[in-house]
Amino acid sequence: MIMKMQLLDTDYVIVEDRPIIRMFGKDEDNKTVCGFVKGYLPYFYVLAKTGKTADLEKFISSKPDVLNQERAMRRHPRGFSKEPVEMLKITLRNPQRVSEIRDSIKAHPLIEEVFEADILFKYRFMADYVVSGMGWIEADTADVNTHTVKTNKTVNITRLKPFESTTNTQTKYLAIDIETLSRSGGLPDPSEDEIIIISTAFYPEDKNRKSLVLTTRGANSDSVIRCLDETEMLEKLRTIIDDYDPDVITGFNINNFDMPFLLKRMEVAKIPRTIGRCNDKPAYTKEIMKNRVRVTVPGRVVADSYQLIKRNFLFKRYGLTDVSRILLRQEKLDVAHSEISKLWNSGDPGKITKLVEYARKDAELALGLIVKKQLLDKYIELSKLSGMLLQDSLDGGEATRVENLLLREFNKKSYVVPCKPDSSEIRKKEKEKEDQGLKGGFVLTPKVGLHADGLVVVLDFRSMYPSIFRSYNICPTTIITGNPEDVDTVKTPAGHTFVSKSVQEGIIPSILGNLLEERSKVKQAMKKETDEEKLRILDAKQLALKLLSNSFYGYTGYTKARLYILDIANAITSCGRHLIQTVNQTVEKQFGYQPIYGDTDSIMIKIPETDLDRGWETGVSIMRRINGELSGAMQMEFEKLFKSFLILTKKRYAAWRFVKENGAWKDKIEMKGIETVRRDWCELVSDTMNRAIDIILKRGDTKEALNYFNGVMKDLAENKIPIEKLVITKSITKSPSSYAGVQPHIELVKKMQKRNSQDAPGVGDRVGYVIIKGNQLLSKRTEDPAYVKENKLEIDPIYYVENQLLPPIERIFIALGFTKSELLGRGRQASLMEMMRAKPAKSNVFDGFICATCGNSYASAPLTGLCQCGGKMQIKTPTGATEKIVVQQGI
DNA sequence: ACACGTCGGGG
DNA sequence: GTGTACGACGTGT
Repeated sequence: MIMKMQLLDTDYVIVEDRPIIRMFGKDEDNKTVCGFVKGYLPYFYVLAKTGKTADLEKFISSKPDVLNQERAMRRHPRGFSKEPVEMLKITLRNPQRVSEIRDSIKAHPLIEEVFEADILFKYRFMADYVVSGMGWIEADTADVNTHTVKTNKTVNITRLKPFESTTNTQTKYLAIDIETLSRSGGLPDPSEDEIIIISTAFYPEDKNRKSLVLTTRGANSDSVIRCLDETEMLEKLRTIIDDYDPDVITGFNINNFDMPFLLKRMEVAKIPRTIGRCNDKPAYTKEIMKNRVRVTVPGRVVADSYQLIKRNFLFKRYGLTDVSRILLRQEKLDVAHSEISKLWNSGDPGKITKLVEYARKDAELALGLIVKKQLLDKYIELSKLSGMLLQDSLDGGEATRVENLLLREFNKKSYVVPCKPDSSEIRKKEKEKEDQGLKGGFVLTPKVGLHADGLVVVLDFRSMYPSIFRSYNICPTTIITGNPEDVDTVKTPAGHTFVSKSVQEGIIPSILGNLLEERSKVKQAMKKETDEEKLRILDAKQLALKLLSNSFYGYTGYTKARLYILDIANAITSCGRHLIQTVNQTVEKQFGYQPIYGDTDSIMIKIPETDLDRGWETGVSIMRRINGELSGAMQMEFEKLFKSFLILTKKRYAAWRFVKENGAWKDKIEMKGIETVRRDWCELVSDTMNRAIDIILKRGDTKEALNYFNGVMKDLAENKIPIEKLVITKSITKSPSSYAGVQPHIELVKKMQKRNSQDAPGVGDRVGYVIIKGNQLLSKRTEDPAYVKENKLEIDPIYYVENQLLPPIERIFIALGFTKSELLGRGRQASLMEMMRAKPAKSNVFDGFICATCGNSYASAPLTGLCQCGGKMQIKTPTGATEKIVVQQGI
C-alpha cells in the first residue's frame, strides 16, 4: 500500500536492542497514523591522524558495541579543501549508547576529530530520508498489529520518500487549564497541593461541545463533569485527551505550570501518564536551568500560548487578562486568586459554578489566542524549511534551526558536520571572541534633533548579510586560512579570503540563494493570491524564510555553534560596514544630498522636497543612482518616506511615515528605541510621551510640545490627573518579610497587611501603587490607589515629574535643544516645580531632603535612603533646620 | 559605561 | 534522550 502523511512527531523505541523509528502524523483523510521504520541504525564519522587510519580501525574493531565500520570519503567542513579525505563511518546498534562510545573513541590518541556523533537519532534519520517536521512523506506500507500506539492506523514503512505538498492537515487543538488550592499561601506545590478543577476547550468543537470542565465539587451539566476525587478527575482527563486525540495541546503558561503540575499529580496518584499517542512512553517534563521546563508528549505537540505571544508581540504585560483583552477583545472572568479557596470552600453551589466558569473561560482564552491569532503558522513553515519537528521549532532557538539545515545541506555535498563544542571548547571560543572582538554594523552619527523641513528618504539593503554571504561566497567550506592555494579567490575589503564561486560554491551561500529566491517567489505569489487561508500561509512562509536567512550570520559568531568561525562573522560585518560607508559617501559627495542617519544596512537622506509625490520620485531616482554604483549582487531598496523625523541618539528615533496605498497617502508614527511603554512606568508617562511626539512630528512645533508638557506638570501639581494614570505595578515574588532591601511595593503590602490582612495581596500578586505626599522616605509613601481615593490623599507631583515623566521626556527635549530648566519652566515668574514645592503635605516643615555629608538636595529621597555620596539623608526645612531620618539598612 | 542576578507567566 | 537550553530588565561594582 502507498500512503501519504504529514509528519507531526518522530521518536524511536528500542526492541531487542535495535531501534525502531516511529513517525506520527496524519494522512490525507486526517486519520492519525503511526509508521514504523525498522533497520535504521545510528552512526558517526571519525577522522584519524594522518596515516593512522588502519591503526584506528584496529582499535575500533575491538569495541564490542561497534556493529560495523567502513572507510568513506568525506569532506572536512572547516577551511577550503580540494579533495575529500578518508574517514571511518562507525555504525552502532543502540542510539542511547552512542555518547558513551563516542567519548571513549574521542579520547584515543589516534583521533584527529570526531564528526556528527551528537546528532539526535530522529534527526539523523530525518536528514537521511529528507523528511521535515510538518512535511509530507510518501511511503510503501504494510499493515501491522500493535497495541503500543493509539493512532487510527499503524503501518510498517518499507520505503519512504518526501512528497511535495503545501497543504496542511486539519489541526486539532485541546487547551487545558487547571485550578489548584495552595496550603502555603504562595504558589501551589504539586507534591502536596491538589488540583480542584481541570478545564478543557476544543478546536474544532468536540461533539458540538466547545469546552468541558472537570471538578470535584458542584453539579454536573452538559459541559461539567463532577468527579469523586482528584484521581478520578485525572483519569477522566486522560480519557478526554485520548478520545478527542488532539495534535496540539495548549494552555496559558502550560509549560511552566499546568503540565508539570498535572504530570506530577498523576505520578502521585499512580495514574499512567500516557497522554501521548502511544501506550509505552509516558509524557514527561524536564527542567532546564531552574526556570525553563520542556514538556514532551509523544505523538503530539505542546504549544504554550503564553510563550508564543511573548515571542511574537510586544506588550507591557503578558498576563492572560491583558493579552486576551488586547488580542481577542475578551475579558477573563473576574476572580482574584485569593478568592479561589474562598469560593471553593464556601459550600455555595453558585460560587462553585463561578469558579468552574472561570476555569472554563481561561482554557477558552488560551485556545482562542492560538487559533484566532494563528500563532502556529510561522512555526509550521519554519519546520518545513529547517526540517525541525514542530515541537522543536516552538521550543528551540535560531541556532538549532540553522544547524539542522546545515547538517542536511553539508551531507548532500558529502561534507560532515563537527560535533557541538564541549564546555572547555566553548570557553576557548569565548576567550578568542573576547580577544579578537566581533565588530558590529556601522552606525552613522545622527544629526540629532527634529527634521521637519523637507522629507527624509530611507534606503535599505535588502537582506544585507545574506547577500554578503552570497556575493563573496562566504562559507566555512570556502574560507582560505593558511597559504592561499593555486585557486581563484575572492577577497573581502577587510582582507578575508574565500575561494570564488566558480571554483566551488559555498554551502551557506547556496542555501541562502535558495531561501532568498524562494522568498521572492512567495512574495510574488502573495500579490496574486486572493484566498485568505492560502495568503495567511504564504505570509507565514515568507516570514519564516526571512527569519531563517537572517539567522546565518549570528550563527557563525555564536560560540556554541558547531560551525562558529569568528573570521566569518567578522568578514560579514566588515563587508557591511564597507558597503554602507561607500553609499554614504556617494550620496553626500557625488549626489550632494545630506545623510542624516544610518544604521548597519540603512541610510536616511534628507531632501529639500516637501511634496510627497515628488519626494517619492526623488527617492526612487536616488535609489536607482545608488544601485547603479553598486555591484548587482548588493542592491538597495526604497520603501520608506518620512515627512518628519526626530532623532535623539543612535538607535533612537521617531518618524512620521507616509505610505501610498491604492493611490492615497496614509500616515503612521514609527518609533525605534523610544520606549513609551515600560513595566515600571505609569500610564501618564506613555500618554504624555506619545502626545508630545505626536505634536513634535505632526505640527513640527517644539514649543507647543513643551507647553503641552508644562500643562501636564501643572495638572499634576493641581491634582487633576486621574489616579488610574498614576498607578505603577510591580509583583510580589516572595514573602514580604524575606525581602532584604526596601522596595516600595513591598512596603505597601506590609502596610495593607496591617490594615486588613484578609484582602492584602500575597505572593505572586501584582500590586498597583501610587506615591503620595509626605515627609517620609519614598518607599514609605507608597499607597493603595483605592485607599488614596477613599481618604482623599494627595499624590506627590514631584515624584511623578522627577522619577516618572522627566527621565524619558527629558531625552526628547534635550535632543530638540531645550535645557532642563526650560523644560521645568524655571526662569518664568513662578516655576512649576516651585509651585509643587510650595505646598507640601505638612507645609512649613518640609522642603525636601538634604544630605548630611555633602549637602546635596533632593526633592524626594533616593530609594536607598542614602545620598549618591553615601551620606545619610536629613529632612530639609525652609528654616534650614534638619532632622535625622532613620535609614533602613540592607541596600 | 559594563557585567551579574532575578523575574516572568501560572494558583 | 547521540541534546545544556531564554531574554528583558534592574541592581551593583
